Amino acid sequence: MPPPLPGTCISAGRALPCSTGCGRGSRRGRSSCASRTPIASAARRSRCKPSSTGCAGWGSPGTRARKWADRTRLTSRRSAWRPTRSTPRRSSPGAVPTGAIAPRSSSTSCASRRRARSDITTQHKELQDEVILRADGVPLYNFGAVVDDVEMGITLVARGDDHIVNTPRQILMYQALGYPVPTFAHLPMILGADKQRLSKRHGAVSVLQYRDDGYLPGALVNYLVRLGWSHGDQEIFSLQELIEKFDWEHVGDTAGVFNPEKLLWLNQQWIKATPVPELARHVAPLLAQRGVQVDSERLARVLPPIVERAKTLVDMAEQARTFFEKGVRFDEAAAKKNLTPDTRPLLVEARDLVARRIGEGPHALEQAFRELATQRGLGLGKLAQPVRVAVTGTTVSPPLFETLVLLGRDEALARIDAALARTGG
RNA sequence: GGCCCCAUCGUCUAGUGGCCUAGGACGGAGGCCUCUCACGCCUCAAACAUGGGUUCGAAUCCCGUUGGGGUCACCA
Repeated sequence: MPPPLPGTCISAGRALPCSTGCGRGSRRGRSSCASRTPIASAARRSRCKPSSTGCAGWGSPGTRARKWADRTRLTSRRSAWRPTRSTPRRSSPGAVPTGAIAPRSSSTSCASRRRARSDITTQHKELQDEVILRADGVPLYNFGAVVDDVEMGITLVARGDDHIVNTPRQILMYQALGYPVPTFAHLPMILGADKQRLSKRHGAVSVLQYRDDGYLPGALVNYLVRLGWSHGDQEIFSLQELIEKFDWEHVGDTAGVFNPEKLLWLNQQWIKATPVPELARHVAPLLAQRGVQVDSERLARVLPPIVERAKTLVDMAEQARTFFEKGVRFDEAAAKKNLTPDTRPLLVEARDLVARRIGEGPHALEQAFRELATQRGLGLGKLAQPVRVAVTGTTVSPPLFETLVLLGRDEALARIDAALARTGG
């Protein structure tokens, strides 16, 4: 075994200088003294990162943990270790025995999730001495986390399954420091499509990416919560419902694979259930990003027919922009098929109809188109499709007559004229 | 490898001993609706890893096996 690096550590067993073996090989024995921490309520673990904002007044976790180490005399003695050229000059404490904080012969239990009642017991002989400060005085994660949480008065620590092994170490630190041990709960992890765990170090995407991709915040939360928790057959939850209904009793045991398709579907459901003015607030910035400035009132009128055929806010922005722009870019294939000498007479008649009847609203316009189609012995589709291409440039759009009305008389006629110019007649 | 966690349709899951010839949702296939595309509606395919126990009865409880995952840092 390589000689342990100098640093400050606490012994998981009896008091032993960690520079001489980190407590390995000392007595072991049977058991008891398991502390149990039943899971009580729902809350997500939150932690301020040193670099993050919003921690004003707390100081950095690093600084605080270091102070604590001093205050609790965890760094009080010097060992035989001496700095070498390769170690930073500031590093001074060296290895220090800290006194036994838990007999090696016992075990520590923490509650996992699982019906809120299964405990995981760790034999202390499985634990290594815990280094809490690096040789240069920088506190390490498990110690920093405990100090941080004590200072913030955290009572429930809920995190991924991958933290299970950290839990007994942290419980021991709370006990050594004389602070009440919070409730610990562990949630199943989230796996990527490759079934590998999703983490900030593998495969994860910034949540902001989902915003940019047009997902409603509530939809993302809804999806993520359902991944690992369930409430009967219900799939769609408002944030309020989530708060009211979430319970540890129904948190699952198995890691879940992140399924983008289902997120997409859920986002669509959320879009359909979100009031138009609110959707407009989300879509406006996306349109602005595309160089389209809109007024919210008009946007709110344009959105309803789009809601039904959008899975994301980005879809909505893309579909909405045509209502704010002059003219249209024709999809060549669509134009080639629908704007032909054959359809020209139809388009001319349709133009006339639009010019005369558009002020009567979509229903009257549709009625007029149906009558015209019947007179020509055609189905409505034969007449509507060329007009759709003329007015939107594509074969896919919201209902034609609503589209025409939303466009307004001038713009609709201008687009039909532009299309007519392409029919080669 | 040690320790720990986990195991129902492709995926998310319901299921807490009889209500299960296993239910819902996403995705897939087919159909209806229809001015296009969607939405919506209907139908279909699709799962209890495996071997033992316990029990009148097991997807559910116990043990083993197999498989997957986590963790074994002066990273977080």
